[in-house]
Parts: sequence; C-alpha cells; structure tokens
Amino acid sequence: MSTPTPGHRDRRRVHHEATRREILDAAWANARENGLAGLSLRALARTVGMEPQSLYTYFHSKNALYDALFAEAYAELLSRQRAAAHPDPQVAFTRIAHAFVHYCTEDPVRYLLLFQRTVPGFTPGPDGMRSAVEVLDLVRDILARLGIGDPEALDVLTAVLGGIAAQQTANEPGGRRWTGLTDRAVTMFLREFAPDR
Amino acid sequence: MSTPTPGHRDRRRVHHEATRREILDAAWANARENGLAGLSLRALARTVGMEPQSLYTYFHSKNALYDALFAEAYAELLSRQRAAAHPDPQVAFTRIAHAFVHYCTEDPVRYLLLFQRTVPGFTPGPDGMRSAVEVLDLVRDILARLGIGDPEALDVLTAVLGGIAAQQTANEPGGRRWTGLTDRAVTMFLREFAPDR
DNA sequence: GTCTATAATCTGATAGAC
DNA sequence: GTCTATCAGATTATAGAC
Repeated sequence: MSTPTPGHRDRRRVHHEATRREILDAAWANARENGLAGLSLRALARTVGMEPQSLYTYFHSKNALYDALFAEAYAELLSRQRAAAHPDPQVAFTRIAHAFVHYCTEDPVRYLLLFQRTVPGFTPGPDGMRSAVEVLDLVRDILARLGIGDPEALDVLTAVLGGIAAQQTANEPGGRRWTGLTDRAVTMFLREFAPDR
Repeated sequence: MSTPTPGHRDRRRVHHEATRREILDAAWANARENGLAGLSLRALARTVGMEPQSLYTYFHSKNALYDALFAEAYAELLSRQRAAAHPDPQVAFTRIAHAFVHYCTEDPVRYLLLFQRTVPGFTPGPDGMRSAVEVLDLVRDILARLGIGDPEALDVLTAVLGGIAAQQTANEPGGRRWTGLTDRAVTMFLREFAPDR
C-alpha cells in the first residue's frame, strides 16, 4: 500500500530534520561570507548539493529561513544564559554579562540578525520572540536578586552590554578592545544602580 | 575654440555639484525606504529623473556612492559636535552626549552606515575616515578637560552612547525609551571615571 | 523530495551615438 | 552629460514530471 508504516514515517522525519539542519548550518556560513542581507538561496543550495528550488521543501520562503535562524540563535543565547546561573547573584550577574557579550561578538552576523534591524523585509515570528522575552526575563530576575527593581536599570544594562558588543563587532571584529571592558562596565553599572554600597 | 571660458567652467561645475547633491539626497531617501543594502541604482535614477547609466557620470561605482554618503554623514556629525561646544566642560560633555545620541537615532539608516558594518563590500575611504577620527579627537579633548585621561574611558563612553542609540534604533525607532536615559548614563559614566567627587 | 524548466524581475556596469 | 542598447549575470519563486 502507499501508506507508509510508522517506521517509514520516522525515518523520513529524521532525514528531513537532518537536511534542514544541514541547510541552516550552510545558511549561517553563507551569511558570514556574504553578509546577512547578501545571503543567496542559489549559493546556499549549491553548498548543500541541491538545486535552489528544492530548498522550498524545507523553508517556504527566504523570510522563513531568516526566521528559523533568528529563533535558533535566540534559543541558543537563552541556554547560554541559563548555563551562566550561580547561587551568588553578584557572581551570576557578572557571568551573565560576560556570556552575553561573548555570545554577541563571537559571530557578528548573528549579532546583526538578533539585535539590529538590518534585513529589510524581515520581522521575527512568535518562536524567536518567545525566546527573546525569556532572555530578558532572566536578566530582570538577576537584577531583582541584586535588589535592583528600577526598570530603567534593565534598559541601561542592555544598552551598555549591547554597546560593547556593537563597538567590538564593528570596529575590531575578533579583538578584545571593548569586550575587555565588560568587568569595568559591570562595576560602573552596579555603582549607579545597586542599593547601599 | 573648444576651450570653454572660465565662466563656462564655473557654470558647469555648479550644475554638476547641484545634480550630485540631488542624487545624494535621493540616495538617502531610497536607503531609508528599502534598507541600506537594498539601495538600488535603478530606483535611485528613476527618482532623480535619469537613466540608471547616467549616474556613473557622478559616481563611478556603487561603492563610491556609499563612500560619499559616509563622508557627508560623518562631516555633519562633526559639525553638530562642534556646535555643542561650551566653555564649561561639564556642560559641553552633556551637550555632546545628547547631540551624538540624537544624531544617531534621528536616522537609523545613517546610524547603520556609520557605526555598523552592514553593507557587504563597503569600506569607507580616506575622506570619511578623517572626519571619523576628528569626531573621536573632539570627544577625547572634552574628556581631558574633565580630567579624564584614561583611554579606556573613551571606549566605554562610545559603547554606552552607541548602545543607547542602537537599542533605540532597533527596538523602538522614533521613541524615547533609551534616549531618555542619556543623562543617567552620563552621570553613571562620570561617577566611574571622573576624578575626585 | 528532488529534479528540469521557466517565469518575471532585478542587479551593477560598459560602449558608443549624439 | 545624457541617452539607447546591451551585457552578463543575479534574484526569489512556481509548475509539473518522476
């Protein structure tokens, strides 16, 4: 019969996922090479050994591909932030700050996709948005554990850490001139916003 | 004779400059509409009422056009920074900070061109670079007048102010959520870096 | 799921007439 | 300095055979 057994479906699904993974990896590589907006489905297909049209089996549009990249990048950031957890809030805060800056600067293209509106027609979908909100909630929690409830503090913090990442990425990719200032920025921030010191 | 009189040359030069100006203005508008990397010579030519090929009389390549945009944007930033001068260094510093943040956020595309490496093949030429260095020198001078000689201070400052602009531009273009924190960021910065207080 | 074929359109850039 | 004509590609996306 033409109805596949469950075994068939599983193997097919596994293969589908693997190919999808391969395409996403190649997409990151292509974007790093040619710029985020310069990502081309043709070149992408060639590196995975496919005809360009076959990509549409896995992503029904170029924006859907950007969307998948956005979502997986934010999910990865979230898991890095969680891995930076620590019982001492002060230590946790420093670790989170470093994890964030490191994550942003280790891949400039990923940074642009997540934090700069640089792809003309693209707006992230609900999956990516969810992770983005979770990342922010996590940071808010740490601040609360440090006795910092001021909502302005969170905005200043994202500006400072994002600014370090942005400067490093734009002016000296791969270097340490700005990322090396993270500890200093953290003390500066705490001196301004942490209570009683 | 075929040699034009000085009068001819002048009129021709004036007309050339005017057309060039018109093209640059249209280029900014086009970039704001379609994204910086999405700037198209065809569309640009159409809005100035020209055939696309005629643009090459004024800019010998697309990168040369980007270059001109970059240079004029940095020159404008420099003149704004100079306009923010003030005998009291403390006041001058605050004014410079606000001028910078305001300049960055009033045109997101211009911000991306100047401070984010977002156009794949583009590297700014010597004209733009000169203005960029001058802007930085001006800020360094103000810091020196505040008694801040630490070179790390300048890098932290560009990160903080650039970060405010980046967050505002990416997350709430046209709003005041981050730019409204400029004064607070300035005090935070001075508390960390200014001597004896 | 992958292919061929192709639509429909865009891209930056050059040569040469006027 | 502007035009016509054109090159030599690129782009995303769809239809339909196998």
